[in-house]
Amino acid sequence: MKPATLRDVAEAANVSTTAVSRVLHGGGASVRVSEERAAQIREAAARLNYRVNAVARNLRKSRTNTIGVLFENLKGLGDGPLYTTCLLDGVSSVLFQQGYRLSLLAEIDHSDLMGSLGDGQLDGVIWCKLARDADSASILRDMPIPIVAINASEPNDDAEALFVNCDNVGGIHLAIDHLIGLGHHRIAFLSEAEESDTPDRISRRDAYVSQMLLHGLEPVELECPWNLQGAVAEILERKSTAVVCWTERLAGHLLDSLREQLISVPQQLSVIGFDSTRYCETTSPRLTAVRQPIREMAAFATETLLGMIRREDCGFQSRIFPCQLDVRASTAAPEVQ
Amino acid sequence: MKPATLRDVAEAANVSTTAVSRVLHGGGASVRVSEERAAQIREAAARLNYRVNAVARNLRKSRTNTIGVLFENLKGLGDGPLYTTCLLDGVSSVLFQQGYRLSLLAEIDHSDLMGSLGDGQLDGVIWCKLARDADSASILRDMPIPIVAINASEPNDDAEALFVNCDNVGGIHLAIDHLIGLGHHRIAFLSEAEESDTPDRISRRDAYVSQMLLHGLEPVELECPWNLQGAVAEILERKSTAVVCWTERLAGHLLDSLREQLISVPQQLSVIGFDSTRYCETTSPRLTAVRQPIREMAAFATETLLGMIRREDCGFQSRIFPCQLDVRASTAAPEVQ
DNA sequence: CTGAAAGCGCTTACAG
DNA sequence: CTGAAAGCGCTTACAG
Repeated sequence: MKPATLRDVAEAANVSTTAVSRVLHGGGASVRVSEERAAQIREAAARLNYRVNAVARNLRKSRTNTIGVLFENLKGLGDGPLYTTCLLDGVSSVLFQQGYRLSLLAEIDHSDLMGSLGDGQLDGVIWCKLARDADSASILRDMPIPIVAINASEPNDDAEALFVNCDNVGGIHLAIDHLIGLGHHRIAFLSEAEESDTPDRISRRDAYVSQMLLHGLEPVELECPWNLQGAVAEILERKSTAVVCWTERLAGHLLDSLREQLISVPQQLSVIGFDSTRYCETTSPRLTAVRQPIREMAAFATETLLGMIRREDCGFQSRIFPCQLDVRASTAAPEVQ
Repeated sequence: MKPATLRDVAEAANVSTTAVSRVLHGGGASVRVSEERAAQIREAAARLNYRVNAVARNLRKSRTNTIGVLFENLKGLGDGPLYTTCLLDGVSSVLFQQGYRLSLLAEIDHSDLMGSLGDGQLDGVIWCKLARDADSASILRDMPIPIVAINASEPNDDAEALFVNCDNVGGIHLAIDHLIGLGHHRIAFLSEAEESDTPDRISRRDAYVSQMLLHGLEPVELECPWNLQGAVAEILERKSTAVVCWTERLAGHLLDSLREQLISVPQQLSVIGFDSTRYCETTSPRLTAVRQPIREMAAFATETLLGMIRREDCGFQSRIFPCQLDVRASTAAPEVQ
């Protein structure tokens, strides 16, 4: 049985579709309907079990009240790191409260990104971990809807989109200064080879290198494959006493490996991660980590995006959120050698 | 600058919109277009930077290629439990691969659920933790699109929707039998007062009670508020040697509380959770838990839903997935008193 | 091989 | 206070 349309209601109530639309959906301020007729219309709508067809309305209004969220890497959502989850939480809290829908977008081949994002089904896009290559630059330029990027590459001057980032540089400085304050000198930086293009990874690593050099210390960059055994061996061989991992997830894996090899944390090795979600409370030992305010960043990005959609063109600005250091149990002064 | 429409392309190429639609989107098999004209059309489309408007197409076809996912409780997504995240992972893996979109739906007041789900923007719905009250029953009956429920109340005979559940009863039996096998007799069941209506909680608790009685043991049901201090006190007072928690998240909180009060697990108390995601690997000690195959269940539910949408009416059936017990470090034989 | 035309269900100036 | 009509951008029988 096909759902009733506006026309069905109009016929049942013996009025025009104009009147029905006015009464049921409240648009078209130029139209008046008497209370008597309005009652008839409401009665007919209820009797026919009428429900507006939002697709038709969207087409007519060129508005969908739907925001897309695009991750460069959505696979393995349930695999541990709470970053994605926190971000979704922040986005959805703002979105739902304002009556928008949230469409989760797959990692799509970039060639068709324009087709997927610009097909009229989305009023705006939140784009996470956007890599800044030529493709994405042209997409940002040609996209007919507003885009806000979270934790993308550092924006350049003629930014085509708005950027919401955490202060990767400041965060890494906090981590290194903490370790140096504890007495460490041999501090390594660990990241996955698979993630070498991720903007966050690049800026965190660069910040690590420059901060180490600033302190006159030798940077030791380690890139590991999924299997961490080799990385642990190299850490020991290099006689590092502390490791900064580019994410909390990687730090968690590292803790697992260290435990298997009976290397005690933080006595023999201090470990720091990045993000500091609740995940850090559940590792053993609990993980010292740089905290970025993911939920707040996501909520801010979403508010901004909604403002852009409503054309409140009142000077939206890219913004960098400061990080903090949450000191937990995985860092301590190095053992005296 | 407004995006180019099909009509713009047709005018630019001096052909009908029919021809353009046929060439660019491949529908309308009854129509033929010569290769020469097709080339002109493609050229014009590229030149005008034409992109199909999916909203218009959706209206015309009464299909959106979008699936809604509805959680009874989406708040606190990032708050620890990986259940929601795993489920999204399972749903999205199937959906994206088949070219569907995923719309995340807010917890909405039930009065407007029909309006939100049946507004034409969704081809189908995955409904999680659906409580079986009168409202939801009528919604299931009247909804114009197919629905698959995950971990909802046990389906009754005239099921209006398809149900995909884990075997809560069997899972709880595994947990209790494991504890009894270790020598426990005083086994408590812990759940949150706030969640008393959740279908899973009800069936797990019922299974606990009946299994305890079957073994001639006394069931001890504890309902705690967010603060677990009181629960811990009651566990000790009752001299329980083991606790089955209705979720892994609650078990994780319990472990935290126990650690604060210097009660050692599993020596003084054994703890079991339910779900067994990666979260259980990150608690201290690692959490023994009943595992339900969330990803697989979600993937199955999604495949089924897509089949129903495509009207492959070939006997879809509700299905119950068996659980397993993942024994980790939080359970052991009770200390001799 | 090709196009004119109807229609998906709604909203909104516009005219009475 | 009320309605006829155009149009959002597309697809698809149908007729030539």
